[in-house]
Amino acid sequence: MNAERKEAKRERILDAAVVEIAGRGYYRTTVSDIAGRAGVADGTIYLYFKGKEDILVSIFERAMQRFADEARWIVEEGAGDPEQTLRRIVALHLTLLGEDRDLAVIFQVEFRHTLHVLELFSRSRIRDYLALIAQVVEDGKAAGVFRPDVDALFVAKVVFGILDEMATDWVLSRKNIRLASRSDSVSDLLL
Amino acid sequence: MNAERKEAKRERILDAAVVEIAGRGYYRTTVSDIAGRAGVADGTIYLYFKGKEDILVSIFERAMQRFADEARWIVEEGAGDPEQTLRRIVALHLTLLGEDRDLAVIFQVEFRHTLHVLELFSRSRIRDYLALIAQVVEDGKAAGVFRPDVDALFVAKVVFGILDEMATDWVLSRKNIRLASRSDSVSDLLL
DNA sequence: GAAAAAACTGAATGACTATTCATTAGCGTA
DNA sequence: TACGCTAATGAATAGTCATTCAGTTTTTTC
Repeated sequence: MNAERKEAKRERILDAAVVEIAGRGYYRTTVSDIAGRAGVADGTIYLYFKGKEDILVSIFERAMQRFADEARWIVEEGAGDPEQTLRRIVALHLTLLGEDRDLAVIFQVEFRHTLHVLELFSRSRIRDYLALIAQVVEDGKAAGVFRPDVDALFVAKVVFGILDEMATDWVLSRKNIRLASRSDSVSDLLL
Repeated sequence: MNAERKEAKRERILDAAVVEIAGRGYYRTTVSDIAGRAGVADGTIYLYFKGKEDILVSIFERAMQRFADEARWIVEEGAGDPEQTLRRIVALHLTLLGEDRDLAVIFQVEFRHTLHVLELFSRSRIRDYLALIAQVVEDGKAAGVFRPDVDALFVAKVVFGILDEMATDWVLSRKNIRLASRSDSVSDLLL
């Protein structure tokens, strides 16, 4: 089986896992549930992942990869206009989560929980993200867009906290508002 | 056994559960773990709680009760000075969580997860809390402390999001900063 | 197209743990 | 002190589920 097909099956298993775990939570989801939805036998899972926990880690990794790539691109591209950059990061954050409710559920609810297990690992990824936002704030201070007396990392945490609460609120409410529609309100409030 | 002693034992079990669950997470904590720490036999747990899940619900209920009582008192007492009231709610939120790290862990991490199970139930408690904050913001708008064009509930969510992220950050960092020390920074930023 | 290798299968295994319940201990009362 | 009642115990139960692996199917190689 060539690498391409193998990768495709791995993706299928991850996609199935996202749906199942979002629906029932990590601990209530069995490996059989995931295998069933992915259309493979239970044992096959173990040809692609070390174990159940590795599936969760892989979901995080895959999503974070996409997330980080886009964010970094925005920051690089937007050099010179910190306000616009921050607006675009806010929009990105809410759009990416708003596009896939299942993934959003896992991010807002499941990972929180399993941080117990993943702790250092996943928090460090989030720290990178926070540092990225802080960087933009620093640039903004230099450019005179933000007050010079604020602590950039503190502001980054505030920004992240707001985005995170918006996302959690969206995930837990039944409403069908588009999450990204909150984007401008958040940005306006911040700036 | 009189009602008083009975209540005391129930409390002891809850206290033990808070420590254990904060340490290993809900699903990794066995009923035996909790019983062991509380100094009772496994079976005794079931004389005080319907089952494992009921313990978690009870932790939430007990904490939320204390929380809500104090917050409502602040709001009632602080009528006429919305800014001060908001500052005190911010301080209360961070102080109560900052005083008991184990409880904070459960609130910031475990409940998120188990919201899957408790969903409507616990979210409604949080909605009450949000409504309380929104109320203060409304008063503030009337009193001219806040801009009249903001949506009070939206602001309440923002406030909650910031507090929540501060708490999560505190819980997950090893640092021994006192959580409540962030209180003024948050208030200043908000006001 | 046959042999070898790689993927896949799913029933069996083994470990774990929430809950139950027959038994014991404790305590107030007469 | 003996009786009855409540509380507590912890070993046994019953069920769940991650993981393994002997056997089967599919793919690749020559």
